[in-house]
Amino acid sequence: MRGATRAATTSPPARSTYRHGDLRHALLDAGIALARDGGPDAVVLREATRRAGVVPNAAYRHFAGRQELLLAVRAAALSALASAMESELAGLRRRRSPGDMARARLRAIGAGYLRFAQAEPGLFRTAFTASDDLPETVNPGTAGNSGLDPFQLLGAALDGMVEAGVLPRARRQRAEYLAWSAVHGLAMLVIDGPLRRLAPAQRHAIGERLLDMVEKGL
Amino acid sequence: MRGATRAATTSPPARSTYRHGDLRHALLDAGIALARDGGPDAVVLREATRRAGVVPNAAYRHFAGRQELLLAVRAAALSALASAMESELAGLRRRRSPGDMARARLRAIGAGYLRFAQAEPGLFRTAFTASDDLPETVNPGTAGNSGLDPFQLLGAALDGMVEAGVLPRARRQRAEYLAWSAVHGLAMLVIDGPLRRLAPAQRHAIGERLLDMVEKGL
DNA sequence: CCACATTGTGTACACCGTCCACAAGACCAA
DNA sequence: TTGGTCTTGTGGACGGTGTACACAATGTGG
Repeated sequence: MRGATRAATTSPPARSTYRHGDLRHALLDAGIALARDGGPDAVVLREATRRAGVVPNAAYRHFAGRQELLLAVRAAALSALASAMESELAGLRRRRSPGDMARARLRAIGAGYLRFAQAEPGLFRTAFTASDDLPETVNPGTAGNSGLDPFQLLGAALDGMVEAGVLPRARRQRAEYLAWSAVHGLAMLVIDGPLRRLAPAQRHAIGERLLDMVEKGL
Repeated sequence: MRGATRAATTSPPARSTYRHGDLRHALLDAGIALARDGGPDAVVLREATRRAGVVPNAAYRHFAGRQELLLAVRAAALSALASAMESELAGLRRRRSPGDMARARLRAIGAGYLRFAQAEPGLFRTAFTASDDLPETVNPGTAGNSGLDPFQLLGAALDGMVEAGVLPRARRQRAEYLAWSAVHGLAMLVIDGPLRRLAPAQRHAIGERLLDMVEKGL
């Protein structure tokens, strides 16, 4: 959640010192702000340096190039998504049985995902942008407060369902991919697909229906 | 299916006449070729004109700008996707009952979608690229041979299931969004998500499992 | 045959990512 | 304190992009 909530320091501080002090951080924050409204394509190196009150080339002291800045922004976006999931989990009230609780946790993961996609579409698209040649290793800095990244949070919820006995162990393997597919696909439809202009209430309804499908079909 | 199969005329024909003859078409084909290997970001106006053997500004006689060229490419990609679905449907062998047949049709739609995403990832990503301010109206030229675009093909399959009595009419409404979500999400995971390096066999297996989930959970 | 509409050309601008040489300050040893 | 070296920001440049404007070459209808 580090960068995503930190507002873009809108004023280029017009520093007096030659050194900036924390340029890398400033560039990252600017990049996040750019991604927030405009998605991955909007995170432009020169604009980030402009906002940091620095000449374009200064960025190269802290990032190998635009791609690396984008990667850092991406990590921050994933981290923010993880936090959104965690906060949804935290807001969960207790259920009667452990099985119900485990199921509710899975739904909370999905709901947090959908909520984040709608609240921060720019960051969401940045988090899942398909850079043609991206290192697939999960970079550090993508986790939330719990130390788990979004995928791991989903996995943990599924593990909980197995433990509670509401998901047969035989169906556990790779189940995160099935659940993730459904929720991610709906998120795409909602933020810039045909479901874009659905009323919030209807949007929520179809989200719930999708989670029903996952729960029933997993 | 018009443009997607037409190979990029790799040789800039070095025309002798002042007029090109069919520049709009040539630009579109070049754009499709660019999208095929490189995705939406790779469809670059100047490069398209270069391949057409023409000066950059000539493009503006046929497209309002890069965005409009991209839109045309997108339509061609959607059309190719529709064709992939149709060919999957065509390859279907008859089933015992109308219910089984209707279910098999839905699966074929999904399988065609996944197959296309893997065979033509560049076009696939172009088809579903999130251009920040895209007119959401479904443009013409997105259909396959049947005259239906991908979404309509899916809708038709679901209608068939209702008719055959294997999908309760009460669950029909908006069901395409649920099914589409799941399949689209998996496609994303497969073409540039964590499932990228899965062996083809395993890829197919998880695809089938996802379709199971949809069928069961719808 | 000639005016006119269409379509491709030439030139220009602003913006982008990135490379190179250089300057300004920090920092450490003598 | 002095001086050297490392780090970090600056200045200038190059090739790439999209796009606007004026102009030239060609087709076309009267």
